[in-house]
Amino acid sequence: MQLSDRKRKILQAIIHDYIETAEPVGSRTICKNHISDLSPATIRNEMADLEEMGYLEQPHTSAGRIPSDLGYRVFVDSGLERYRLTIKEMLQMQEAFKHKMREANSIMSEISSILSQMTNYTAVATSKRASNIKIQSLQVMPIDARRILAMMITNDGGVKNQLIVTHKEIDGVRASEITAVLNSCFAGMTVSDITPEKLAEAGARFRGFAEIDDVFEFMLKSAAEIEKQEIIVDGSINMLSFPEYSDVNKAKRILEYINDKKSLNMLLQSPKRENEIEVIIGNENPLDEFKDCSIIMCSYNLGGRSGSIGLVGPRRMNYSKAISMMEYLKNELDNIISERTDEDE
Amino acid sequence: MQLSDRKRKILQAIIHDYIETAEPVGSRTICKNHISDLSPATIRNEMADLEEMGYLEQPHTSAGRIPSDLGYRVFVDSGLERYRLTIKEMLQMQEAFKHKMREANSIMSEISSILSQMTNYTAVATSKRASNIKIQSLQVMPIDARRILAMMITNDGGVKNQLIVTHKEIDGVRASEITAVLNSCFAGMTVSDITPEKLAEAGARFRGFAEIDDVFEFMLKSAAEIEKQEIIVDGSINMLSFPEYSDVNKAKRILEYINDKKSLNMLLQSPKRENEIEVIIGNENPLDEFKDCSIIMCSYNLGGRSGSIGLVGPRRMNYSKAISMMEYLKNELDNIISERTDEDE
DNA sequence: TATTAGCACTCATTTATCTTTAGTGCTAAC
DNA sequence: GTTAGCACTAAAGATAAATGAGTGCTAATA
Repeated sequence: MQLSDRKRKILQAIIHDYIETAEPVGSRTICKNHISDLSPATIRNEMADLEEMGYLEQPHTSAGRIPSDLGYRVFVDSGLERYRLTIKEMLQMQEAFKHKMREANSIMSEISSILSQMTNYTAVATSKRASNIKIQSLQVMPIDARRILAMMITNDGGVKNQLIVTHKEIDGVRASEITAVLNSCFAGMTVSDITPEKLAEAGARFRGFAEIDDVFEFMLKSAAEIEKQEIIVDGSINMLSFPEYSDVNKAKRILEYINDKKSLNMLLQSPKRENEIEVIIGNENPLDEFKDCSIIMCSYNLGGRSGSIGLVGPRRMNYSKAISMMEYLKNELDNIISERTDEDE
Repeated sequence: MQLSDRKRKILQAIIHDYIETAEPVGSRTICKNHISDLSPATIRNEMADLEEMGYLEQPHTSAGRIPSDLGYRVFVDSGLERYRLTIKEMLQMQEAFKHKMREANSIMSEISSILSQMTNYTAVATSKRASNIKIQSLQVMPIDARRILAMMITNDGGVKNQLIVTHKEIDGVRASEITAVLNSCFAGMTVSDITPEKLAEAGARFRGFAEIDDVFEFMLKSAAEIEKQEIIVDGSINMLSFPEYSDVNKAKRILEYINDKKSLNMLLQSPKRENEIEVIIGNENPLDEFKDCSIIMCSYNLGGRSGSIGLVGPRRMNYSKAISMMEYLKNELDNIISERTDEDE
């Protein structure tokens, strides 16, 4: 059976109401609120068809209908009318980009915060640095009589640092010497090339500098941190405002998964089309734990960092609004990127 | 009326059971589980006394008793028997201190994570740097043709950094020049002395360096960040496992407050005795929102940072365990501090 | 005099039953 | 093809009765 125009309209009406109320929608409600030129009986007939076609579900006889995953799917795919952002909303979003020079990671966490605040859903983001990051320079610098600061600067402009306590004083001259040797050994190396073996090899060149092991430990730790995926979660408490999670145990479970790096990673890792907004509905989800949720997600690539950002909400998400917001932010992001590239040329 | 030994025993029994079950405790239960040489009737009489004295409350006639704030208070103050940590627990805690060189802030967040995992309560911590932090040195360093890295190093070994896009290439020599001027202007200054006025004043000395304003902006931002109080929250979802918060709305409210920097700040700011463990029970709390909670807290002072760390749980918290854990961590922390100081001497 | 058995009483919780309500599907008329 | 009408269904709500965990008090007991 084909989806007639009328059927589509009814489906839309049901989805619209269900998104707002979280209650099954009955034929009379649709007649009153959306399609007053048809009688409830007619609408009922159409609804029965829609159910048979798999777009609707009925929690029990004598309840109204709720959309199925498939129902949401056609709703989303067949051009849902766009939510138009208010001026205020746009301004608010631009706020996140005010300090454009900021580190990519802090831009992403600001975006997440704004997205979650404005949609009332949960924003999640992964962020990983490019894999071929190199060591731009290493530095050792005296802070006071017994402490030196070790720094590792990467060619994406990242800085890692650590205080090291020394046994005897190391003055500026000595520190410069050590710095020079460090750079001659390691500058230009890929971060992933920093291994205990390589470090041990170079160790001999630092005779007389007792704390070199601490420096090496710092380098290893930093290298590991740089390669690690970071994860941002914002607004997870918003989940508690949906009647879907009025049961505390269910709420606890979903919050645990949302705050769990591993599952979040899996959730966000499937961008089929690079750089396009993707909508994942209910059971389309790779993780069972999120089968009651929908996700609007998109991959990004910004200042040496890449990853995905997503909005997680109940299945009856306000797709129109969530997608529009995501789209707007994505455009803003793209602007930054092209600006940055322009300046580079 | 005096608290006889028997009354104290009964009070303890009630608190013990109530901490476990969260249900009002009746006379028969106490007789069976704790004091089998007295009849329920006798225990009932004592309970009536204890209620009159303000140590117990009765949710309604025909319910057992629950401890009042005052009840918990005498329980906590009159030497509750200490929970003895298992070897495993001790090892787990020491894990947090493995990398002793770490930055104070990351030690605190590791401690928070371990505390919340082991107690199943919520760990919160504030962390503020000493107020008289000075600029040790400033640096500007070329990263590639169009980007320089600005760094600000403070005398507590902290590093702030930011990438700045430039219009024309700035080579190493030029960068060193700028660095030298920056240091002659600002090295040794207190962070709080960095004001727009001071910066504007110095601006003239950087003619020919178009991006000085970006550097100044970075300095202002960094100075502000350094002076800002940081807040760590870990395990707030644990709150959802207590029957006290089986109502989602109540749960949401407390989670919102727990994740709100302002209220957390107030919550943790009242250490009457520096460096001692303090127990705040229910309504003793400065904030109404937390009147159903108890807090075990303690101030700390580590590597140029100071603040408080606390454990938040329901009023019927396992005080014995929570206090012991906190005490253990506090000792470990003190060890680090003294080690560090030793090395300095 | 302190303890305890016994008992009437209270009130939240559970269970059972009935009622209401919001919805359906089907049939027959328009 | 549309709709009015009606019997039917199942959840949700209301009411009432039964249950049970606990109390306080009194009078008997050690």
